[in-house]
Amino acid sequence: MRVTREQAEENRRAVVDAAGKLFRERGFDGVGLAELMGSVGLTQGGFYKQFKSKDDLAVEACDRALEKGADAWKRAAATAGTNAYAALVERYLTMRHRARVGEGCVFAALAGDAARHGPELPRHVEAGMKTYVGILADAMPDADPDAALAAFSTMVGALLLARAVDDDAYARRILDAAAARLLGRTPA
Amino acid sequence: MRVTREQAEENRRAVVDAAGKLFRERGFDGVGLAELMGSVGLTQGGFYKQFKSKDDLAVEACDRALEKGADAWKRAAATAGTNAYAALVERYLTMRHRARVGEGCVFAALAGDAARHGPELPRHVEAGMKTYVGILADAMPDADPDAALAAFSTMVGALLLARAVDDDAYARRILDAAAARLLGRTPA
DNA sequence: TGTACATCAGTGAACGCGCGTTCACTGATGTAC
DNA sequence: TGTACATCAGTGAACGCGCGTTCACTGATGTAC
Repeated sequence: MRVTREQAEENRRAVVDAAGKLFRERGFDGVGLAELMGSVGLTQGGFYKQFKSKDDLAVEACDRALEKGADAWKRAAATAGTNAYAALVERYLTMRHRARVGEGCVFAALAGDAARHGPELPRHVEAGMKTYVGILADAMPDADPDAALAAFSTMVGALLLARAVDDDAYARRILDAAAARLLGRTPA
Repeated sequence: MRVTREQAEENRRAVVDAAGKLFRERGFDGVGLAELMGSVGLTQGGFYKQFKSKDDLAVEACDRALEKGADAWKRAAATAGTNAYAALVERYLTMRHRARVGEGCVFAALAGDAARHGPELPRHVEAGMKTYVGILADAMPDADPDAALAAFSTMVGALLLARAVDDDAYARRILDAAAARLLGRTPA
């Protein structure tokens, strides 16, 4: 049942993308290889023809998700022009982002898991984080890197906490309070 | 091998405390019941004489850890007097807190896990969070609840990110940037 | 271009392992008299 | 207070299960001539 090189590459990409989504939604330990491979129409045995181990995939899936997220940030910033900072903050601190864990911020979804794994994943997370903070700093009025670092912490913390509470109204309050603080506005 | 009621209660408390520490360090899925019970000198079979299930213990361990943490915050705030806000922020955003996951903030350690479990855990996390944010609001100059919410998001996010990166120097920068922002200071 | 053969992506069953949970049993504690 | 018995916290082996990983096999693809 050999497939073409192009098909094999596409399959591999599909697995990495599915892993990025499922790992964010349920954590590394919350997704089995059989389910993961099944979600892209393959069987679990084939996994090791493409990846060295599940940990290996975790790193690659994180990298890919970080890259895609960074591209989206860059696009959003470019589109918003001089309002880039507000656009990034407002886009991030929404109930929609809270609900879409699998397609959302890698840091809010996987930073906790990453901290518990070996040093490799944190190295990749760190590299990704510098990219995000750089984009945010460029979008900020005074472009202060440390201010961007603090703002990013606020965004990630607010999203993490909004997802960890049960009440939607309280979750919204967390997101709004963070946005108000970051944008210097009084929440409605 | 029956033990006294007092001994049984003490054993139960020891299990809950050990779970609070181990769950924070390695996540709910990262700790087995055999290891957990063994860490307090018992065998795994006895677990179900005290708890309905592992999920049940997760809730109880979170509650206990949240309670203990809130007490520590109250004490720290009371001791610091008029500098309570700065004391809480500075105490939280340290490399020591980054290293001591098992004894540290429940939100930074377990919010991600909590969000993935059923609705019960998030309800308890939410209640705990309101306590923490209340303490923080009381300690703040203007005592604005939403400002406290945003400040708390910054603290939790910064600690989470500091733990998810590999480089100690960068971790320190994250913590310092957050502290500078929250306390209106320029970092060193 | 056509043929013969090597390659290898994917299959599906199997592996050992550790997990959460159950259970028959133990024996000191707690209780009834 | 002393004795007889019920209780039940804790033991340790066992349960089924799903996990990550391995492997013999398949058969279409890729390659050599």
